[in-house]
Amino acid sequence: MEATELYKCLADPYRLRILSLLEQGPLCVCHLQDLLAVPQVKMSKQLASMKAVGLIHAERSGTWMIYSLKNPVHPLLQHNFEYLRTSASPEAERLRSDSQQRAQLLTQIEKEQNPCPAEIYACTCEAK
Amino acid sequence: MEATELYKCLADPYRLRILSLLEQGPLCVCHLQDLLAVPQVKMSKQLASMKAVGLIHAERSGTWMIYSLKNPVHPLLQHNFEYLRTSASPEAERLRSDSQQRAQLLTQIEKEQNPCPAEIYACTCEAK
DNA sequence: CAATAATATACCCTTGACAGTATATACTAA
DNA sequence: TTAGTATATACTGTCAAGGGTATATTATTG
Repeated sequence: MEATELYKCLADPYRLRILSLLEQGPLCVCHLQDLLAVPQVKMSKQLASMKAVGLIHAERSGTWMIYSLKNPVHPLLQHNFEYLRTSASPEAERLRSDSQQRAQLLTQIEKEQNPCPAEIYACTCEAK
Repeated sequence: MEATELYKCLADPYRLRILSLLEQGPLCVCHLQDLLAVPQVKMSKQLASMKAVGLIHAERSGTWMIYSLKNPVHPLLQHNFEYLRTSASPEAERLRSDSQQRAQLLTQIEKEQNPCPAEIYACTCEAK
């Protein structure tokens, strides 16, 4: 995968946020929708485009599609998130806030015993 | 300057090459044209777009416009070039080859006593 | 001032990205 | 099989990016 393709993905705020979330672990489409507050179509299309360039990977589990960064994670991507995590820019702030919301969501899923991706995430995380 | 704006600049192969060249020192438009083998209009427009987002800086010297990275250089930009320099991708190869051609051009300018940007580069480099 | 060099801009056109609506697909459960 | 949930795709329209041609601008030189 070419660097310019990767940069194209990073060049959109939503894709940047999606990638940042996925770097912390797999997520299903519906949770990504919730976290970023975007309509389903939009999320699905953004994911499809990043899958098309081989940046992310989709795995079906029942009716859910679990997305994750493709292994091995592109070093340039990791490199950039390493920087963004330490950055004080508003965008970096937003990534951190996304990250917190993700954490909340995951604990909430555990509590509710929601059969949705609770186990799925667990299992995928093991695999990782 | 927002990160996504920077990524948009990096997302075009020509802009990536321009930025990579400018990171090594200022260049005038005509030399950038030669190095990347693009028509004048195209170069001028790409430079204008990057100047518009505050990534680069232009300074007139006679009929020449000398472009350079805006100081201080955006850390995210430096961060990315640090990586690209060590990368084995075809794009990174091209950046290295550009860099070599730039070096050749500069020594050639010195030899020819070409009044063009020989002195200008020298002077700009001192200032830096 | 006229001519020329280096660069920028205006204009037009084509293409691609993205949004929105509707519909299709894949799967599950009753 | 029918209904429902989660996700993907088809279709359409809009808009911005980018290329090309021509022309304008800015500065130099004679």
